Amino acid sequence: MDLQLKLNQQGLRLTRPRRVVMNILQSAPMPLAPQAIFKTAVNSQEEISLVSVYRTLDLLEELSLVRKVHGHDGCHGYVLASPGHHHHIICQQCGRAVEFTGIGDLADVFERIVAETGFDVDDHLLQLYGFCPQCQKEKTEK
Amino acid sequence: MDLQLKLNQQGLRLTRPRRVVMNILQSAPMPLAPQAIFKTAVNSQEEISLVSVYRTLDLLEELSLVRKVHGHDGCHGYVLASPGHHHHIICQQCGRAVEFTGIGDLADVFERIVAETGFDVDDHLLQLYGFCPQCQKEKTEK
DNA sequence: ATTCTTATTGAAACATTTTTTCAATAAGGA
DNA sequence: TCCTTATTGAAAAAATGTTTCAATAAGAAT
Ligand SMILES: [Mn+2]
Ligand SMILES: [Mn+2]
Ligand SMILES: [Zn+2]
Ligand SMILES: [Zn+2]
Repeated sequence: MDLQLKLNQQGLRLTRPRRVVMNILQSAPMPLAPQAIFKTAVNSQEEISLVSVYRTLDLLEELSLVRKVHGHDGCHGYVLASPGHHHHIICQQCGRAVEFTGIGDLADVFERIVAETGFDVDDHLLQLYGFCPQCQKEKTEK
Repeated sequence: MDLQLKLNQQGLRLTRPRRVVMNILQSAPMPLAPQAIFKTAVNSQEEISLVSVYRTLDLLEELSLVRKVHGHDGCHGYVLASPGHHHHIICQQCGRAVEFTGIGDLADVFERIVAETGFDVDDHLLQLYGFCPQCQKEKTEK
């Protein structure tokens, strides 16, 4: 659906900062932290304030248009998220993040955990870490 | 193994700050952020500086004695970790974190992802979110 | 017990990240 | 074009994390 529409339907407005953040995330293959998004904007002469980056990210996350990705270390960045439930596999070399979906297989696993812990499972976070095809190639070339 | 021994074997020393942090984590059922650990220490008259909390957490993580846990929101805390590979299931109500292990089942899933993405998978992060038995009970009682 | 080496601490200054406030602005329905 | 109000940005404040370095204390050696 159109972003403009999606926002307007909820009484929200499509503003320059929101467009800027969306554009930056769209052309970024890797998760970007708020600060990184801000610097990218400044570098490309896009007017935006850091405060707006934070606010916009909160909003876009609320709308499920972006998703938070946890680095191996703990700091997190944001990536564009296609609709629906999915996970990310992240390159430890270049940072590239690729979506993957469709793990019905996990349902069984969750069943077992529920049985074992008595928890009522609601949601989950699954991220894989490794090396993307390009970075693998570069490694062997050395 | 004994903490004292484990440290000394590597030329490291068992100090008061390290004992304090370990004790706090041992009696905490939920992940604690550095600041929370610091405040807990201060509240119980334990002398320690915030800097030492950070340094100690880095060290304990290095030694695989504690583990970083990602909150649903993005901020992370630390929990005591038993040796070996495992994951956490976290209560969205009270924060309690419980370990679980033994997901050989995931191996198949990973195989598929590797095939699909061309990534070389190295490591992964899996956390479940839900409600612990106690918090479920409290919910139905209302 | 005492001494000695040096790993470790804590205070302080610094750096970075995030949040709050509020008057000025501009998005978009009327 | 006008009007309402959602949204912005500047600025200040708050919160979080890091660096530095002289003083301290852990623990091995004597
Ligand atoms: Mn999933
Ligand atoms: Mn695992
Ligand atoms: Zn890569
Ligand atoms: Zn709970």
